Amino acid sequence: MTDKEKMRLEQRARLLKSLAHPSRLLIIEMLERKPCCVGELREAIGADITTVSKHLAVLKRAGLVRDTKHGTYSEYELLCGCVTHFVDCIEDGKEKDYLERRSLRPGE
Amino acid sequence: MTDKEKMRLEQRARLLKSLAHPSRLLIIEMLERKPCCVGELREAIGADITTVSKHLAVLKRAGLVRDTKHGTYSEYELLCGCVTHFVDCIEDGKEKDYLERRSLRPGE
DNA sequence: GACATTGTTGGCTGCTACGCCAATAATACT
DNA sequence: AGTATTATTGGCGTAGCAGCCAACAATGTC
Repeated sequence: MTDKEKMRLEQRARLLKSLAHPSRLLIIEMLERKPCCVGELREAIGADITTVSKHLAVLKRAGLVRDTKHGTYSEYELLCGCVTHFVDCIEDGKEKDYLERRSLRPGE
Repeated sequence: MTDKEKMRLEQRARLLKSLAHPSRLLIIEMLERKPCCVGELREAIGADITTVSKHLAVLKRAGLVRDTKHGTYSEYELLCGCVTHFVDCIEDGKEKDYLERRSLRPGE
């Protein structure tokens, strides 16, 4: 494996890791509906606001959200529209795709 | 948030976590081409075979792969066809989707 | 200016993940 | 039977992550 390949995989793993937390998934789903400030997200998540702020920092570092200041508020908005949809696809597809691919190899 | 909602998010997070490692992503990509035994994967990854075996156990627990014994070999195959595609979309989409959604709100 | 509101950052603790080694299991080969 | 091959499991040390508290920064309100 080349260094470039390795870096590509590491980059992808970082992206997925940034999504791989229940609170961050909830944040993403809420931001898919509309931009939110930290307090709104905190309320939905039910954790300390510092924790939520750090989750948002993770998503920001991954390039998935961005924030804009409005007075004392920070409004966060999503930069990627296809996150939830594709997790749906993986979940739905696990069995279905397997069966489809089996049916393409009737010799087995 | 209901308990059911919470469990759904935790389940999704577990799924994403199982993908969020460079070696496991490489495994997925190799299995998208063809089923492989542990030794083949080990060679591509360049880690100890016990490490690879444990990565495969993670993917198996997540329901993404399954194994079949052939003599002393374990052949692993993918149970989900849309994994890599999913990450492609997120990576490609981060900027594009953002611009598209901006263009739908010309009032800003 | 003093105080309240909203967020962020640093620090600490506890938990989990990762990677290797050693040991074991299961099968193939002679 | 004895040895080799392939893979899995348990254990250990290390590293990174999550969550809370305390402290701080920035803005708005009186």
